[in-house]
Amino acid sequence: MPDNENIFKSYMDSNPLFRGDRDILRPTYIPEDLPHREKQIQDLASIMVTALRGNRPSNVLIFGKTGTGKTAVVRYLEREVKRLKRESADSNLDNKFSKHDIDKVEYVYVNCEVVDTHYGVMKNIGNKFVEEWSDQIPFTGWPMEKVYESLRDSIEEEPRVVVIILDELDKLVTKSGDSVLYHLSKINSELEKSKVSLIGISNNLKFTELLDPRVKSRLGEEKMIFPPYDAEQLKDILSDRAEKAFEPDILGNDVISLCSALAAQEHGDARRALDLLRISAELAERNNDTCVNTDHVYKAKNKIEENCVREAVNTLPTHSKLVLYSILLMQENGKDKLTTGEVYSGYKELGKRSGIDPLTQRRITDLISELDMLGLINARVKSFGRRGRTKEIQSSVSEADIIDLIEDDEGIEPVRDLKTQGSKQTTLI
DNA sequence: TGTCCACTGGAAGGGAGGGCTT
DNA sequence: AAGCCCTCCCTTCCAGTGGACA
Repeated sequence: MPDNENIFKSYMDSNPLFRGDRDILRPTYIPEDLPHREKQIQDLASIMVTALRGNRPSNVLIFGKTGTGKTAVVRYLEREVKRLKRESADSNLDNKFSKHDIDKVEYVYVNCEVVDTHYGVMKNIGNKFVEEWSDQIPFTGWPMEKVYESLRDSIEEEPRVVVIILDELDKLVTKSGDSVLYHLSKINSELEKSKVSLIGISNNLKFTELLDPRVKSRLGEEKMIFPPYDAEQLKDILSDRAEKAFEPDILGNDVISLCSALAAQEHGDARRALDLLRISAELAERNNDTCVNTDHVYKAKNKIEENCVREAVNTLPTHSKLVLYSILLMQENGKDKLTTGEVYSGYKELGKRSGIDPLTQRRITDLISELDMLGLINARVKSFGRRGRTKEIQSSVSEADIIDLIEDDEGIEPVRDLKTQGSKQTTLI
């Protein structure tokens, strides 16, 4: 490249494979049609239509695994309601609905994986109805009762039907209990002008076991279960989006089938299928290839998996990194399966090397469980009879890559020869 | 059958850090 | 400034556990 040529020039000169908006292949994009979710849309619409008549729809709980279209269906209906509001504002309206009632419907969407505290959820909902910055509920500081009262008063300020969507609801309940749901599910008894309806979305059918029975019955007035997509259905979804996203003849024969088949293996996850297709095309584009083939799909699959692990490790707090480092180093030194005691001894030694004060073993057992949940290690409780009961721990990621990644952390002193000789003895050579 | 080990994991509470109210 | 609230991260305490072993 000549010295004075812009760094982006060669990329700009290559032919783009995407037709324009590549967000069409992102899971957050809501298309005009949602293939294979027609029944779920109809079912939910038949419940929600009550809001358009100025009444309170039943609360709904929606269950289904990741990528089964739960959020897409709910947001699809939200968009349709907004469209109807716009149309009603400037046109003749079907006389079965009053323009006034349609105008009063408000949707509030909260992702409880992002906002996972009682305070945060209440604040987010409450602030949707407050325009003045000075009247907003602050980031923190108020007692919960006051936050709730502020939320209730702002909803009640004018007559409306508010549909609150709580996505990933199980995350909120597992982490912070059901007090938000308790308040929100009884809020209607304290409202005169307005009405509130709840839509809870969850990956986990069992989370309702954690709820107070009163909350459970109020919340679960209607239940819907979204089945996973099969490979054929995923194929339809991908074909639909690919048609809009790519120039003609860009995709190789088996690309969509392969993406669908790989995602179908992962409990029919449409999100994964779309990511695979998008990243395959991005890899092809970066490579200046003129079309996308199955090699790109396999590369995309590896890239997604690798990125997930690297992302997870990078965002770990230092103590968790040390715990993982201890496990990886001892495995590299020939110890296949480890106990909590061995990992803790290794962790303490590494901490000493890096000048980090160690946490207690109790806290480390929690960090080990968290690493297990992230899929970075496998930890299962096992009894060794007289030799006690403990967790048996193994890493589930490639050692060399992750060790390098952890050693990039400035606070952690690189160590190689960490050996263990039992839970009470760990040595640095 | 009872003992014992090496923990597990729940409960309670401390304290720091963010912020608001009076 | 003092008092209060909420969240997060952590410690301390302790009853409970599964299975080998005497």
